[in-house]
Amino acid sequence: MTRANNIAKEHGIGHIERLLAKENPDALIRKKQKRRVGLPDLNNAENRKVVLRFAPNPNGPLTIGHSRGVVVNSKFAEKYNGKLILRFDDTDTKVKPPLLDAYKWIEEDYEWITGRKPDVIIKASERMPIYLKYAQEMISNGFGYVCRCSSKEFKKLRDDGVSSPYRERSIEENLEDWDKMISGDIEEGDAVVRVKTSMEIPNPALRDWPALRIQHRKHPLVGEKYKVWPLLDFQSAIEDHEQGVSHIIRGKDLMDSTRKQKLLYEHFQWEYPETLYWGRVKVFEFGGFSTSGMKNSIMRNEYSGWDDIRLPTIKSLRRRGFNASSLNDFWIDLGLSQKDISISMQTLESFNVKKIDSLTARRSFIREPIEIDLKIEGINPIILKIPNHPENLVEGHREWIIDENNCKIYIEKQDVEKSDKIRLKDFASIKINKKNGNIESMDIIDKRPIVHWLPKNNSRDAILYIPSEKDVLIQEGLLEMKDISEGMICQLERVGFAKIEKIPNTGPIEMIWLHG
RNA sequence: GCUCGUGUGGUGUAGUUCGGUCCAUCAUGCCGCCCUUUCGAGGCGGCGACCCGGGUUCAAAUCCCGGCACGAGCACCA
Repeated sequence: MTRANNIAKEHGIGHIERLLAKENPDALIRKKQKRRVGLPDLNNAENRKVVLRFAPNPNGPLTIGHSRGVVVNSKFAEKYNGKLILRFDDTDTKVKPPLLDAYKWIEEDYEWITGRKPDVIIKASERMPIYLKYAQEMISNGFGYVCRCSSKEFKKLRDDGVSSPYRERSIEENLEDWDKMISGDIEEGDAVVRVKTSMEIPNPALRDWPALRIQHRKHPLVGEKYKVWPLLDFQSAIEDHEQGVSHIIRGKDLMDSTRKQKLLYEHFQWEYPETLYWGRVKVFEFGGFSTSGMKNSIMRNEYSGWDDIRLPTIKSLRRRGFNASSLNDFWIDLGLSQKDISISMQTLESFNVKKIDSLTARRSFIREPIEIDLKIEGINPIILKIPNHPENLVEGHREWIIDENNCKIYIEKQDVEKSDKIRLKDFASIKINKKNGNIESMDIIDKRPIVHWLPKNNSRDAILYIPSEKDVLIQEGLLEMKDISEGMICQLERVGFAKIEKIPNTGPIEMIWLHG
């Protein structure tokens, strides 16, 4: 290299290039650093079966935040032709008790996001015998022990780096207490099983960490069968090994979890999976939210349910008409970084617009309608064929008929106030005089504003529900009622995308706002 | 307090492993223009960043040291 630089000084860089071209053409390629697209490569993924897992707590349906885990894990599984396990980490009955319905909801949300079923579904609560077996093994081999300190007492010991008085008891004594825990003879909080690590580890979080605790509460799936339940770090570690998980992708708040679990794996002499982390995600529009917080708000009737259009749940996104593949694109674009990030729904919406613009029919929706009488002498009747999509990407068209009996139309108040000369989109340039409209030309004759409009005989009352931070805004108006159906997503011209949710026999059509 | 992690435009990202066409990628956002019978979509152009300070080097976003900022863990929650 030094030699090359000297040559460059004397003969110029061109000389080097010529030399290299002769001697080592490869050195000239790969100069420009390329932009990586999509997911990065996984470490240590060749020559082995890639097994990943997505492990939510079934205490509510999936949120936007969860969807990152679903997308990233499933895309990696796809990339490496591996498999993805959906695992319900439901071993807590006290702080975040499982919600029976949530198991089903999560499976539905998962399928909606990925478009397929998970390869394996595991419910931790149904795998209890395995966890208890390993716990017993741990105690029998002397690398786990029953500690009867209170959590407060242990916290003090841990912070001071002092061993628990129960740490050096005999295996027999430990097994005796273990049996009492199992049989329910020890009350909640009076004993815990710890993994023996070391009290001298610099990181206090890793010192003799708790693996199982006592819970005498009823579990919605397995009832009161078990008195001792594993904590996440233990349960997850055991299950990952049982399932042959090769790669774990988790939040960086779980970095200490990895370290704890590695110490456990050393005891068992297992090989720990490759681990990747991502940072915290905040969604601008939603700020801080938690599943349990949402649950409480719903119970207080602040929201209509988990699919309330103001909530950051997958159910809500589905209801509003988001496309699952834009959610996938969105997360893949964000990729994996350990940075804590703030994202905006705007970005997701932009992905979604690109995805659905070519799929959605155009319809007219007039807010604050003003009725105008069109003067149509001489050109009567008029049959307008307006395509469903300006580039005909959605087949078909709507037919609007205007004749002497049907010459009343609606225009938005705002547009009428803006100018008396306006262009009715797809139709004619008119001049408005009070409540009358005179057609000046069928052609575009000037730069007058182009507005959307609607013949009276094609219109029907409609309500557009728009989610706003805390409220649902209500926009009343008149909707074009040609070829619409419940569940249909359309672009309301000059307004934005919306989903038609309900077409009742009487009363206004109900629509939900998607995005602009 | 102890431990761990992260700093690239308003936001998110690529590049950092292995220093060199990087006066830094792409997207989103914002601004302007064009096109279009939508304020949508599309096209074009513009705005805007390597946390700070040293060091090594011909050369630093990239390596080293020291700051600073932000975040997380230290639960018998997940």
